[in-house]
Amino acid sequence: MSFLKPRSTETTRDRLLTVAESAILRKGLAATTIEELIVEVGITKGGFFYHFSDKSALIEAILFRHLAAEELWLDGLFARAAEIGDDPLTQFIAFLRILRTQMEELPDVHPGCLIAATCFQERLFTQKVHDLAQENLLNWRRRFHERLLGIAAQHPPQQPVDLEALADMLVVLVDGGIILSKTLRHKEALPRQIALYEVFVSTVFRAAT
Amino acid sequence: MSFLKPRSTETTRDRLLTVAESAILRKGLAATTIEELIVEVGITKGGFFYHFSDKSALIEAILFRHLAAEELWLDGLFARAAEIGDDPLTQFIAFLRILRTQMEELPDVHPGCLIAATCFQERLFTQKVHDLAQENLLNWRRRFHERLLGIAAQHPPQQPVDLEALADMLVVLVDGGIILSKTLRHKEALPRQIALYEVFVSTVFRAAT
DNA sequence: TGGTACACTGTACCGTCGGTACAGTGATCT
DNA sequence: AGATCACTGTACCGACGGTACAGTGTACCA
Repeated sequence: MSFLKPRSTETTRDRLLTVAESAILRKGLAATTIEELIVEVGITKGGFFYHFSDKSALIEAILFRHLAAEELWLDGLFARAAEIGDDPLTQFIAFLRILRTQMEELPDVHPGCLIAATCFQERLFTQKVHDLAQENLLNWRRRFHERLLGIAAQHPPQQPVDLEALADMLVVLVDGGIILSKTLRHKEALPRQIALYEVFVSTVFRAAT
Repeated sequence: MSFLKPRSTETTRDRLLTVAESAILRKGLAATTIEELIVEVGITKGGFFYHFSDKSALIEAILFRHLAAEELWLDGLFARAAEIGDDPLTQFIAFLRILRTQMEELPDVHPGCLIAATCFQERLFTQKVHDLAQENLLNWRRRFHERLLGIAAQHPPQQPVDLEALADMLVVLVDGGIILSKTLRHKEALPRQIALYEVFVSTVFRAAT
């Protein structure tokens, strides 16, 4: 049961996950070989397959760990936004501003999105991987949708807008923005899309002055 | 110079491109083997490498042909939208409606986007492929940006909005929407994002009533 | 002190796939 | 008649994912 109580020092398994995650984001899955991972971590091939039955199991574990970390990160952003005030719209806009600032402060183009990467490599992954990706997107949808419903209760929308689609729109803009950023090699592309989303959400819920 | 004047019948090269494009969109590049392509087209391995020096050259050719076709398709949509009226905003909204309708009428989830797929497989492709992808996105940006500038000249924006970012937003929503659609296996996700873009563009340029 | 489980090492091997090399061949064009 | 095109067919190579399995040092436990 050692996997339930990992050592205080980072385990070999965790180091594998870390090294693999950054390599896959940087170069893609197919271009990331098991050989290079074990060299970097300093183990042998046998050691790798002791931890993961195959490459798919590695992806599963990376995705699983990533989703948990992302959850905590989102919680943190919302907590910081909650300090701004009580109004749900103000909080949500503050959240978007923090999110945008974080994207702006990235040293380079956003490294990429595991979800998006898996979605264009269908047959390379197990069903489990696709299920994790789907669960992740539904989680974002649910969280943002709830918040938008809370906002709408206090600020009736100026236009008839599908709030579930509006919730999806943020994750869509982030994923699409990453593609744009990476392809154009222009890191501002992503935060600019988040800025537009701020404007859109504001105009939907803010009464015209 | 035979590649400049292809036969009236579809050449083997074209059939390879067609078969490969659909396979890559369906399963991803890494999961698409040269072996299965030549079996489907009915040639031998030697025949494949007669046409393409390697897998990267195949991708380049697919992308090149795809971009030309997409250009024509976009022109067609704009031409149909131009029949609606003279006002640039009306035309643009009409264009978006046609685009959304086409996405709604797809028999299944959108098959995917070659640009997005290449962007998450950096090291697998030549610089040429990435350049083609970049050129494609810049082309969309330019075309939409021009139109938005034309709209803004007649309909001063209600909010201060970066029109270049707003131009990017459409392609971002389409790419992101494809990811969402594919991952959730829900074909409505993509047209719903285009519908939101229609609302956003309308509210930006349409004077509040 | 002995035993046991864990986390590997080391070696050997297999199948698939991308890619190379190159000689030959039938059809078509000039 | 000769040349070029669009392949075929065969043989081969290296990289990579993956298998199999015996051995080994270390930590913990009774």
